[in-house]
Amino acid sequence: MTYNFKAIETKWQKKWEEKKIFHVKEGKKKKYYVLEMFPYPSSSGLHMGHALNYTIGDVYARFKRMQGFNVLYPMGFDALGLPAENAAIKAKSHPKKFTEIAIKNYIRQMKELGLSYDWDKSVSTMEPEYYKWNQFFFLKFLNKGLIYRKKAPVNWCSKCETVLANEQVHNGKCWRHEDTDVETKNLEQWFIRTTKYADELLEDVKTLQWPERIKIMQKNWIGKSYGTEIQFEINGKTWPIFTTRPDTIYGVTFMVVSAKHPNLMDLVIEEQEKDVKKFLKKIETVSEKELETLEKQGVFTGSYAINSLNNEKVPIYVGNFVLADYGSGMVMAVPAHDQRDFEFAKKYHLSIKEVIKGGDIKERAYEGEGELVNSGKFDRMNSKKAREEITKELEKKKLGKKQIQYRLKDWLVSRQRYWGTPIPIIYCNKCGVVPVPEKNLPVILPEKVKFGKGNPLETSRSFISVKCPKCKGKAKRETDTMDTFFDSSWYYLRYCDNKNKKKPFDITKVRYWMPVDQYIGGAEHACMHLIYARFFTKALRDLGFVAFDEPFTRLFNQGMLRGMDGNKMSKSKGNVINPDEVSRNYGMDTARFFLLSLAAPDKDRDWSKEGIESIQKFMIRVINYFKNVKIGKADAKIESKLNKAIKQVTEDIENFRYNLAVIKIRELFNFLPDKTSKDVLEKNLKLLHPFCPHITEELWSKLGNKEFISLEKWPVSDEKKINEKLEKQEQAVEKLAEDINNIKNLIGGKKAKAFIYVLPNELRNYGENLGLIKKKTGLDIEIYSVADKNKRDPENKSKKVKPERPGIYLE
RNA sequence: GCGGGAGUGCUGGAGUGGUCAAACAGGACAGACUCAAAAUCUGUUAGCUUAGUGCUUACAAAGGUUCGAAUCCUUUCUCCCGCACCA
Repeated sequence: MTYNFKAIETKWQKKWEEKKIFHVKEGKKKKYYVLEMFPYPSSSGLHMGHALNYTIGDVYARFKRMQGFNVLYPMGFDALGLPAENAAIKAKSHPKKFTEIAIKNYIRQMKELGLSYDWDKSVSTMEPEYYKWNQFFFLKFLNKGLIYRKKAPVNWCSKCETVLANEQVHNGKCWRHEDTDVETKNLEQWFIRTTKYADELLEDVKTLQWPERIKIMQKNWIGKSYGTEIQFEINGKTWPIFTTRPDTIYGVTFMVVSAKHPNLMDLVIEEQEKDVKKFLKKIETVSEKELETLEKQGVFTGSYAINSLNNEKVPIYVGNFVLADYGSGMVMAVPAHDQRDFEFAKKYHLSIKEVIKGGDIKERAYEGEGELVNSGKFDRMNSKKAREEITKELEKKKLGKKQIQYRLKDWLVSRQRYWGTPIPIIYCNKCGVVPVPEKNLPVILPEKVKFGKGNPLETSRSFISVKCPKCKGKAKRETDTMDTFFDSSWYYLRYCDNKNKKKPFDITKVRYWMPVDQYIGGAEHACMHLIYARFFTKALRDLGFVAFDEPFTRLFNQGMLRGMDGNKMSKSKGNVINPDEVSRNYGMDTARFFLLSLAAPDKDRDWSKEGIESIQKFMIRVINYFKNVKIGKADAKIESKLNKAIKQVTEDIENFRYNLAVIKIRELFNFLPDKTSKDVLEKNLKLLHPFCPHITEELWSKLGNKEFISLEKWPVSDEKKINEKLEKQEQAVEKLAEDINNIKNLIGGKKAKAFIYVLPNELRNYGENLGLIKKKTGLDIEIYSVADKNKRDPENKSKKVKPERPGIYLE
């Protein structure tokens, strides 16, 4: 017999909504903030992978709620962004309309998943009430010097038709277009000074309870290195370079400047101009693939640099392997002690000068430590010490200083696209760059624009032409919009006070709810959203908006759900599992329980038909059991098992070992007797509830309860009731059944009856479990005490009897 | 290249020093029920072996530590992920 799961689910979803049972307010109770990364609402709706992600959070939220915490568990939408704009253009629709429909669909689907969100706290970034505060923060940052405008070589994706942040370039490709090389353009753009917090971002990583790999990814991304800045004299001017190995300065035999250095041409003398330009053209056409194995190449610029310590004159080359935006875009080359420089020197027959003893530099550079040679007064000094001493010497001569370099770059936030928050800036011919006054916020994104080539905002005249707030003269609005990562950098704060019209959020509300205790989301955000949000928190702290250092105390990365074929779900592969269908066929509780039983929440897993069907059978068994169970007294055995399970399940959920919790819950159900106490039944339901919220509500009410199980207290294990002796006795019985089966199989042939001989003191335990042994062996069982004179024992098996090892005779 | 993680039986996947031939689930096979099937229940699922609780081989491979290792250490191999010429 099957059940109409869908009907049960709809019934309880309605009741939850009507009674607003997941609605929370600030209070005296201890809070707990569970948060999943809010989705970008795509028109294709949710697939089962999302369901997995949100279910992981929902189980946790429900668990914490039952444990008595005041749980904030909100959901919202990262509604602005390029994909919506592109999709809308393709569908000849408007991004706003497009996104609104998608959001509606998302909400419907999320409700059907049984997620216990407080929908009153929802946030959508496309609402002017939200993005107004983006603009507000933009101005605050600008005021504080955290935002600035500069012309710089920036990443440009020709498909997106916009610039990209450094974090959005992966392997030289656009993060959204794996087939599109990112070009470098020199443009004037808005930047956020994330580097100001580089050190704090790096230091505080240590304090976070995050997956180790994410922490390492962030550390690498920030990339702190200690070194020395050294001034070289070139054509009468000084040029700084950064090195981590000042101890090798006497080994400098040439310099290499990045081919993308903005002032490169200052170094190129007339006779070399042709060669250099030819070279630049050549490396421009190099594809990304070739770059991976690319040989180091370069051309002489014609200029020389003077090594400030030994006054040696060394040639300057343009090279394809030097980054323009790290350090100063130029490096001192020490071929004897740097492999890259070594390769370059070999290729162009430049001299190689050993300055550190310890390696053989014929075949490759020696990058280790050792004693200095050929280094003037620093000879015989150890390289580690020489780093200090040479830096001191340079400082004394005002030719250099200690420096820390970060790999992290400032965050480029302007985008030349429509579907984003307008940057609240006005350009006036007379007054220059003028911020929009706070009282004029929000700068509303106009709806009537033409999509096609370039930035659609350029086509809205009413948007562009404004009066200068300062001189009231004719002025022009900024048409760039903000990177949507700006939106997602503080949405978790807005959830705490989402309806505030006067402020982005109330500080006391935020103080109560924040920081997020448990954040859940994908690892792909390690170096994007998770860095930006951390930066934002720190910046807001220094502006007095919040009073903590880190937004997300604990982070959990969920695994991926693959299709039945073991491949990533994708439309083209046709292996996408649709939640609406699953809900109809199996019920959402079944799907939730199934998804979580497959593997630990942080591991990938495959969808399987057999799997979900077997879980459905289990669900039906649970329902049937509750229908038929008789209420009475609970025996010590089930009490023992129950309390052990409570203990384990609680720990398993707490530590995100849902798969193990599921196993223990299933095992416990298998042990439930036909008659037991209401208390045992209720506690069983509570253990199951976070996973299967609808069915447990239904069964809970069938047991005669008027309140919601969703708001009940999580059971606490009574460890006194855990009885190991009973467990042992049970094991002995199982062992006996196993032995009987073993013998049965060995001798073959049909047997109908088993005679069992046990020690007198064990008679009771085995005797009480005769039924079980019968069931497991399929034989009739007769049991005797060895002391029993009337027992039937033709082969005298009772002689073999030992403690916990009864004698067995089959016939 | 660097960094991180992982390799367990037909499959997924527990298990981090003895209680381990290794939970649980799926699959397969067998039995019970049934006219039959499905569902349900029970058993078997490394090999050998005796009317049972025994032995052997096993947790990527090879070594090592230990009275004792899937579990600790070393080396190698394979796979996944991240960064990738950061000076």
